[in-house]
Formats: sequence, C-alpha cells, structure tokens
Amino acid sequence: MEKPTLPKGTRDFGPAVMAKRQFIFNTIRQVFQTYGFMPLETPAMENLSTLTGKYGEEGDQLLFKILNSGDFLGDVDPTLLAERQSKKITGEISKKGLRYDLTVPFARYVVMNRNEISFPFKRYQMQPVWRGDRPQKGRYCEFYQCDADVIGTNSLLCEAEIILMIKEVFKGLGIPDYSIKINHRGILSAIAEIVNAKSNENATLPIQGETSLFVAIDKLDKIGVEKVKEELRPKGYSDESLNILFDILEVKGSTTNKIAFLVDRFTANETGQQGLRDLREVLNFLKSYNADDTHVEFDIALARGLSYYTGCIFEVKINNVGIGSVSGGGRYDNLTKAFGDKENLSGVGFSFGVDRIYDAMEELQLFPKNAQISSKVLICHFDDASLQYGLGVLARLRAAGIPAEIYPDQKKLNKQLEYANKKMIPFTLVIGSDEMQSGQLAFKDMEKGEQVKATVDEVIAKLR
RNA sequence: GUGGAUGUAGCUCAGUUGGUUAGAGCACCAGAUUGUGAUUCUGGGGGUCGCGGGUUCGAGCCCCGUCUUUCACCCCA
Repeated sequence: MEKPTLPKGTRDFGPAVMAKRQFIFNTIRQVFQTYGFMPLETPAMENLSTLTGKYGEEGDQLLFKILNSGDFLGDVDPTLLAERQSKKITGEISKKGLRYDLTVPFARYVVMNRNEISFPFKRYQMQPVWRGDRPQKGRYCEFYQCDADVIGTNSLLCEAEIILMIKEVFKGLGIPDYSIKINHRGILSAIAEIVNAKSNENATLPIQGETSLFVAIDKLDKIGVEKVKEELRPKGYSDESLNILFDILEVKGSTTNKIAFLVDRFTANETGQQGLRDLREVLNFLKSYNADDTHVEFDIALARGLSYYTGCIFEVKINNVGIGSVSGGGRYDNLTKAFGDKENLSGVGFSFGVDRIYDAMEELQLFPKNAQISSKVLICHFDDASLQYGLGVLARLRAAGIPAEIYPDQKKLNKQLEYANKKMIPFTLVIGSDEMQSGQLAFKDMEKGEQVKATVDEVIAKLR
C-alpha cells in the first residue's frame, strides 16, 4: 500500500496551526467589519472565460484548469489530437478553472448583480485561491487571500482607509516592523514616457514596452541599479534614457520631497501630475484621520505585476524576513468593463496573504501564547457517579460561557491530567466522592500546579 | 516554464571503500503511582531507507527515471 501524499504546493492545517491561522483571520475580519465592509463568498471555480485575459500572459499560464466531465475528448478535432497540440486542445476539453485571485470574481459578481447592489459597494472576502506556480517558501499552489474592495467611487478616501486598515491589522497582529509602499500607475506611465520607452520599443506593442520597463524597475531594491540597467539595455534603452530614468528613481528624502521633485519633472505630463495629486490627497486624508504616515513610504520603483491596476498601487512588506510582500492592491478602473459593463465602475482594493503573514510571524516568533484555542477547564472524574455529577457541572460552566470539556472515559486520573496538559487546558476540576458530598471541588491551576477547593460558582467567577 | 540541491522511525539526524538482523535523541505506548500532569526510573511498539527500474554474488550507499520538499530564475500573496 502506497503512503498517501498531498498534491504539490498544498498543505493540511492541524489544530495547532489552525489556532494561529484563525488568530490572523479573526484580526483581519474584525478590522474589515469595523470599516464597514460586508462579507462575500464566490465559488472555487469560475468559467475560464471569466478568468483568462485578466492577469496577463504569465498569469493565464498559472491558471488551474478543470477537465470537462464525461467524454471530454469526443468533440475534439482529431487532427489536433493526432498532432498533440495541447494548448489548442485545452480550450476544447476545459471550460472551467480555479480562481486565481478574489478581485476578478468580485468584479464578475458586481456586474452580474448590478441592479441589486447599491454603490459604493464595500465587500470583504476571505477564501483560498489557486496558482499553478512552482512552490517555494511563502509560495504555495493553494493559499488564502483576505480582500477588501470598494467599487463604484473614485474617492481617494478609500485609498486612505486602506492604509489605515493595514496599520490596524498589523497592530492587532503585533507586527511592529513593516513598510507600506505606495505608488501610482500614472507616475509610472509618466516616467515611461519621459525615458522615451515608447519610441524605443516596437511601436505596435507600446503597453508591453511599459510593462517590461516596470517589471525591471520593480526589482531595483532587490538586484540593484547595475543589474536593472543590464536588463533594460538589450530591450532598446539607450544609456541616455537610462540616466534620465535613474535620475528620477534615485530621489531620496521624504515623501513630500519626492513629490515636489517629480512635479518639476512632470510639467508636461498630465497623467503624471494627476498621479502626484492623488498621492498628495491620500496623504492629506491620513492627517484628517489623525493618523501619521509612519510605515508609509512613497516608492517610485514600486510596480505591481497585475495588469488591471490603473491608479494608486500598494504593497506591504514585513521587514527582516525572507518572505516577499504579504499584502498588495490598488485601484482598477476598467475591470467591470472586461465583463461587458457599459458604465465604468472604478474600484480599489487590497489583499492580505494569510499564508505569508503566518510564515513571517512564525519566523519572527510573534504569535501570542494564547492564540491556542482550547477549553479552559477539563473535568476529571473517577466513576459513574462522579461522571454524572460532572456533567451537571459541565453544563453550568458552558452556560456561563466558559469553554469546557469532560474526559469521556473512565481512566486513571494521571491520564486525564496528562490529556489536559497536552491540550494546554489551563485548569482542571477533579470530582470524587468527597467533592460530591461537600460541593467543594478540587480546582487545579495546571500551569502553577496549585490546587484549591472551590464551589462551581466560585470557579465560574474566577474563569470568567 | 528554466537550472541546482534534497529525501533513512511521527520529528531532528547518524549510518565507514557497497558486506550479517539499519542506529541515536526527542516524541509515542505501558508500568513504577487504584485521587494528581509537565521532573525521574524501567520496559515496549514503530522503518519496503520517497517510489520504480538497472549494475552487482550482495545496494540505504553506485547508475537511470519519477515524485516530494527546497534554493535561484520567471512571476507573485
């Protein structure tokens, strides 16, 4: 008999891991709800027509496709089969796929329920997504995202609230050292224009030209100036245009300094000016919320990969861990249009990567001890009479809202206590004939090892 | 998708140039202790050496394939 295994890039989450994961989920959910977001769930699978074309060529390749049911080869063109043209056959034998993120299914939902939804619509969603990546640390084929999006408003208040929510979640999780990087697609476009990217690229593919530039500069703090230049030269960028580029990218100083510097550079570029105005407004809103801009950093080189972003973009990194970004997002103006919506709805949202947050917190040992979820009390007993008596006590504890359990078998007391010990149940109640007679139960603190006599009411008062 | 590394008990790992019945620590189970766990002592269970093939009188060790995990790319949460 072969030992069972898991598909690559997937994991089981045992009780100890789940307790910590729940801590993360609960913290995030609490913040989302406090900011007025409503829950939404969508199916694990979507039609492939919904998913393809939204994530760029690279993303489309990472989609998990679901084989059609029944005789899926029946209608396939036999010549394609004979020639083993896998890519052409795929469209014939697979109509559905697993969701790749939560934003695209959300846009699909909004378009489908256009008339029932009152805008602006704020929803949060915490579900797994699937990507056919090659797994590594902090990279899985199945992982959970926690998204919050607002759709149907252009207000930059939403961007400001995203920053506030990120801060609040990290505060709740107890992660002190992190950076919220913020940039704007308009600023990137302006830079691309200034360095003459478009004229140096194949004129029929201007957008691709921009993306390859953005992908390269996004690696700046990872691989350094020289490597980025090396990557761009063969793509048609002259030394002159690279000098202009890095003159802009290497501006140091505060966010206000950087914005002031770019205002001068972008005089002739309305998209760039708009991007700068947006950023400034977001930061001003933060002040009105009485929030400061600690952890917030204007990073001119930040360029998020997903192609649907059009306005502000965000990325959050936890410092001093070997894990990529744990959260990201931005504004997207044309996503509902991709589903045939006539009027354009502007949306903005972001996503926490629970699995990466988990890995980072584990590495930094930031999980609180009490993240472990278990009963507070275990009731121990010796015989049928004390078991029956214990059930009454158990009911009273639970009615008082105290998580409690009773040891189900009649075993030696040391086994029962050992069970409490292993499950990290902090208190035990020992019930025997003496206790039943007096009503004074043996109440033991497992951590300190101290034991006192107490009535049920006294126990409830202590544990509440 | 490209290239490198890895895999021996539940976990962390030993295992000599290829040579009898593959070991340790921790964990687990039982007892010492029929009303007291986390310490101690005694005993016990547990391995098709990732899987499949090959070389050899003989393979945990050498060769090929495959899968897992992992690292660097690519990309991303």
